[in-house]
Amino acid sequence: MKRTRVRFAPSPTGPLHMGGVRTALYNYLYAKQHNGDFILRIEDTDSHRFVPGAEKYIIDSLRWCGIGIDEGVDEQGNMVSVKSEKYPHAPYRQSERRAIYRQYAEQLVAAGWAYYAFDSAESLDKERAAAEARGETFIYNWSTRERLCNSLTLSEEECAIRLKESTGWTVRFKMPQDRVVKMDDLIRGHIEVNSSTLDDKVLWKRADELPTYHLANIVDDHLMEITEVIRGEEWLPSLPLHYLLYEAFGWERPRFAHLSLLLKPVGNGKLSKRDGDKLGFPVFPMKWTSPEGETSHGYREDGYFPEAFINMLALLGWNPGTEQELFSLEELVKAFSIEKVIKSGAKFNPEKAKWFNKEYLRMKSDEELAALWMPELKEKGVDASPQKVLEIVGLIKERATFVSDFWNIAWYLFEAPVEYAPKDVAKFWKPENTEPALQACRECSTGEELEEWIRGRELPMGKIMNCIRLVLSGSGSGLGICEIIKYIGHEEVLKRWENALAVLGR
RNA sequence: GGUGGGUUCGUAUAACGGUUAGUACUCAAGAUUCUCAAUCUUGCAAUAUGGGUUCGAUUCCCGUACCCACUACCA
Repeated sequence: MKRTRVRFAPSPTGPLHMGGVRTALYNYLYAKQHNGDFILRIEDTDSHRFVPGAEKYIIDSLRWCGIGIDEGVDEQGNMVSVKSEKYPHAPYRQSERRAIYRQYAEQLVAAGWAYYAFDSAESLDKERAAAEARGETFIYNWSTRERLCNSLTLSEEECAIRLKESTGWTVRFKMPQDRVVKMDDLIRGHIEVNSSTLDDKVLWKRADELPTYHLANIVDDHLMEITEVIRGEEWLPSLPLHYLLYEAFGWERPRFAHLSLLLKPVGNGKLSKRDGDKLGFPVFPMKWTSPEGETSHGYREDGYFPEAFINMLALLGWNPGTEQELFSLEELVKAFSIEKVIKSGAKFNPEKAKWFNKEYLRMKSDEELAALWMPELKEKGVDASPQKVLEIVGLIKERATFVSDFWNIAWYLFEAPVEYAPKDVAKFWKPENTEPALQACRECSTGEELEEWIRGRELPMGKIMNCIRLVLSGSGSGLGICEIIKYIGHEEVLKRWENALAVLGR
């Protein structure tokens, strides 16, 4: 039995989007479930779209999510460039592997599976325009290659000259005519495509003398002994080409699984950065600042716990068939199964993401949450004992979705209100409430006594309590009076009454 | 246009060819508490469509519609 090895192979063209994180996660879960390796490979064969910082962002994001990388990245979080016992497949950045690919391209030409093409960009543009004028689409394959400029139509001598002297050449795959390619996908089942509809894909680019994705991908997956390729649905149309490439090389191919896309919450189409900005939710795991200085929100900075983010993502397009929704990463590893991944695209629901965070927040210990909240309290200049903060956290955590909600929920336990919500003032600031409320607060030092006092006099509990709440918190809604008094103390209660009376009058 | 993929409540999803089509989020109502939140209960709400196959179809087959991807010397 071969050791399971899967890879996540992003292109460093920008920040990793949450759909990419999901692909990485599914790869990771699959690997761990089969006691295999999860490999990170950077596919940077497009020198024009390279974005500085993107690679580091990808690695940091996976780390934040808890997705451990077995191969490709060292302990310091750098891509490994040098072969060693631990990293026998290094380097893991395709730009550093450029020397490897050329021979494979030539091997295919020699075997008749590929050919050199010399057509200029301009002449191909012309072909496209001409086809369009006829209402057709230009396709470079069996139907046109015999009248175009390539090693199939030119004499050997001429080819030799062009290969040496011309401004450049590409290698194209010679897509067979009328062959039914039979494929299997772990998620989608059996798929067949007739090769006549496919084109002679460029395998070697003249522009930057690098292989295209198709060649580099197949070569690396083979060299790195990848057993399962789990990738986005956008690759499904190139699966026949990839099958044929494995056949051309005579290599055993890995098994494939194509994941559906993440769709935008409203309307049609796939989730994009714009949707996040428009609807106010992050589409990236962490905050990203582009080289131009433009920033985008991240789940991390927006207060999401990585466990919640991962859990939410895992269930977007997969479910265990049970009613369990909350999973730790370890539980996900156990429960995951690639066959149960949903075929159709999943619309992302920001509300559900928040719900997951809320669930994880309440599972956290008070100690952990207090520690997370402390920096904000310090920044606000709050002077509170750690013990008090701890108790308050325990009191309010069930009301919050994020740690950043804490302050809004409990600020009046730390400082007195200076203004009072007009709506609630109109409702509760009436002499028949304020007089007994004030008297009660003067006579009782705890919430429990207060309750007794009101009850003993058969006064309307709701009205009096809300009146007191208005004085203590500035509004008619919030924590229980008993709790508030417990944390601020009797003296502070009386101080807040003084202020209320001064501001609102009697 | 061509090729491929997809289609169950608003969203995510469940349902050996036989269920009253289940669950979660959202929303609404009620209960509860001094308010709010939380909690509990209840409710709203779906098999895209037309044909087959079958005793019986959400499930299998074909057509249609709609959605998505791909159709670059991008990945």
